[in-house]
This record gives sequence, C-alpha cells and structure tokens, in this order.
Amino acid sequence: MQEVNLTPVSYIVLGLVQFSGRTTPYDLKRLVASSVGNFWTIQHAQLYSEPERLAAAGYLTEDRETGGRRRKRYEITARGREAMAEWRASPTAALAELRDHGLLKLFFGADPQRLAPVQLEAHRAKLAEYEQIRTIDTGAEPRGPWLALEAGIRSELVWIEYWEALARPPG
Amino acid sequence: MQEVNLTPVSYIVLGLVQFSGRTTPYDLKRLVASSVGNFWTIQHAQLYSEPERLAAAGYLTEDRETGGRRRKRYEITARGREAMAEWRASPTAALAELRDHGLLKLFFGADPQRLAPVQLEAHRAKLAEYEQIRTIDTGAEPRGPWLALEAGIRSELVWIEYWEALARPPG
DNA sequence: CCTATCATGTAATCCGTTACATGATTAT
DNA sequence: ATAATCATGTAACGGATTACATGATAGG
Repeated sequence: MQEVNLTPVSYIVLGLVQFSGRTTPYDLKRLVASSVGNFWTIQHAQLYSEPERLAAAGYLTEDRETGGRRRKRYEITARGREAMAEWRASPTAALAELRDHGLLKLFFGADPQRLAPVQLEAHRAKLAEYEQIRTIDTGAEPRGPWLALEAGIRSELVWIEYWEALARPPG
Repeated sequence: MQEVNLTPVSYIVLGLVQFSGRTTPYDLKRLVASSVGNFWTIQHAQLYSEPERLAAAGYLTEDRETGGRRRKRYEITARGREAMAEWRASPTAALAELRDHGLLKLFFGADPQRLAPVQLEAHRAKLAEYEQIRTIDTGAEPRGPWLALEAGIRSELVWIEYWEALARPPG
C-alpha cells in the first residue's frame, strides 16, 4: 500500500468518483469539464494518473472492462469515503490567490485602456455562460455546485466592473 | 545560450529586476513579499533558480559580489527588456481560475455554516491589510501596483459578502 | 469515402514545492 | 553568551503540463 499526498486534485477525483459511482478517466474528464472545471481546471492526462495514484494508496479500486476498449474503471473505497468526509468536514482558512495574468500585466505597467477591452469581452462571455447554466437550476440537492456557480458569477461581475472602470479614460 | 519558456514567474522576476536595478535573490524575496506576492506568491527557492534560468537564456546578467557574502546579483539585459516590453504590450484574454479551497469544499458538500465563519475571518483580515496599505498611496507613478491592490480589495469585498450570506441560516 | 473530431491513453519534461543546511545578526 | 530569527543558498521530489500516439465515430 503506497502512501500518497492528497492534493486538491485528489479530492476532486475522489469526490467525482464518489458522486458518480463506477467511473472511467474519460467520465472524469467530462464531469470535470461540466462542473468543477469552471473554477479548477485539470489536464486530462492527470485524470489518468491521479486515479492510479489513489488506487495504489487504497482510496479507489481499479479494474478493467473485460471486452471492447478494456477501459479502466474506478470506484471509491471505504478509505476513500473517510478521507473525503474528513476533508469536507474540516473548514479551511486558506485564501485563494488571484493569479490573474491580466492583473499581472497591469501591475507591471500595461496600458489599462488597451488591456481592459480584451478582458471585458472575456469576462462578459464567461458571465453569460454561467448565467445560462444557472437557469437550469431546479433547486434540487446537492447545493454545493450551485453555491460554487454563484461565487463564479459574483466574481465575474466584479471583474467586469473593475475593467469597465479602467476602460474609461482617466478623469 | 539556453532556450527557456517564459512563465508568469519569469515575468515577475524580470519585472522586479528591471524596476530595481542590480538585484539579489533575497532582494527579490522582499520585493515579492511586499508587492506582487499579494496575488501571486512564489517560494523563495524559486527566486534563486528562476534568475539562473533567465541568465542562462540571456534575459539577465549574473555576477557575484567580490567580497563578503559573495551574493549573486542580477541585472536585466536588452533582451530581457524587450521580452518584458512585448509581454506588457500584448493584451491577454486569459481568465484566472478561482482555485479556492473553501469553495472546493463547498462544492463537494461542506456545511456552509461551518465553513463561512472561518473564511470570513480570513477574508476580513486580508481586507484590513489591503486597506491599510492603500492609505499610504500618494498617487505617485507607477500606478500598476495600486491598480492591482484595488482589484484585491474588491475581490475581498465580494468574498465577504458571499460568505456572509452563507453564514446566515437558510431562510 | 475521406476528414475531422472524439475517445483513450502513455511518456517525458519541467516547474514549483519541500526539505535540508549553514553563516550572520539581532534580541534577551 | 545563547537563542532566535534573518539571510542565503542547494538538492530532491513529485505533481502538472506538454507532447505524442492511435483507434473509433460522425459529418460532409
């Protein structure tokens, strides 16, 4: 039994496999793309290596389809469920960093009026996408993903205000 | 002359060395901590390796103090200045991801009312810190760092609103 | 039928983090 | 003096990204 470090990516994989039952890496890819990937992207290659790591450490079980593509399938174990529950139940005080490329350029002297329109367009598109997704919320459980979506929307709204102010000529 | 990929960290190092003139890794550490580190942290070890990489590729020059601690000192080259200017002048449409650990827990079912107080306290502390820094702005050039600070403040305000709403019992 | 995209995976590289170390200053 | 912190680096590891590859399906 291999010891491994559990990273945020580990919990994303664990959480999605727990939610989804028997899951292949390609399933994970689609699940991530349509959900948590909106605020935490993962390269598809990692959705092959990470479940392997987690299986080696006993958090998942791994088997293969017997026929056809012989894809790998993962399921969560009792140990995986425990790790997930413990992580979920322990509040974190850690704050995310902005790590925004546009902001970094601004910091180092980029012209706000040249940068702002490009950023505005991208943020407005993202906001529209989120608001589209929100319309299909039926109020059903679980609420977590919808709460996260709400955070994404608010964040986009702030960025739009921010870049709008910078797009206007200095007064 | 080594070819290297220029990452955001590369531009942070280039930008700070350009701003600061002859610079040691420890200088960089302090510069980062007091400025761009607020939205893009860098481990101190990387402030030793990254300038080396950049020097090997001709973006910086490296020499050593002759006496005392014989610290390494870096200065930006013409090539470095060019790379920096080009990067600064090209607008980016890339959007940052939230990558927020608290939000991730929420997504996967953490209890909002247990998580919110912890997050609130952390965000309020960060906001207070930023507002303190803002008071020392004299309006002098360059504006970039102050614009970035403004973004940080707005972001904290939104998170505070967000977690405040979640801290209240569901109505 | 041909081409493009989807589906599925492996391999190699490299950046970023963590751990380790030690000399110099400052505080008690 | 001694302890603690600051200053200054190196080394190793591992996770994340990039590149490579190929069979299946769908569109034109």
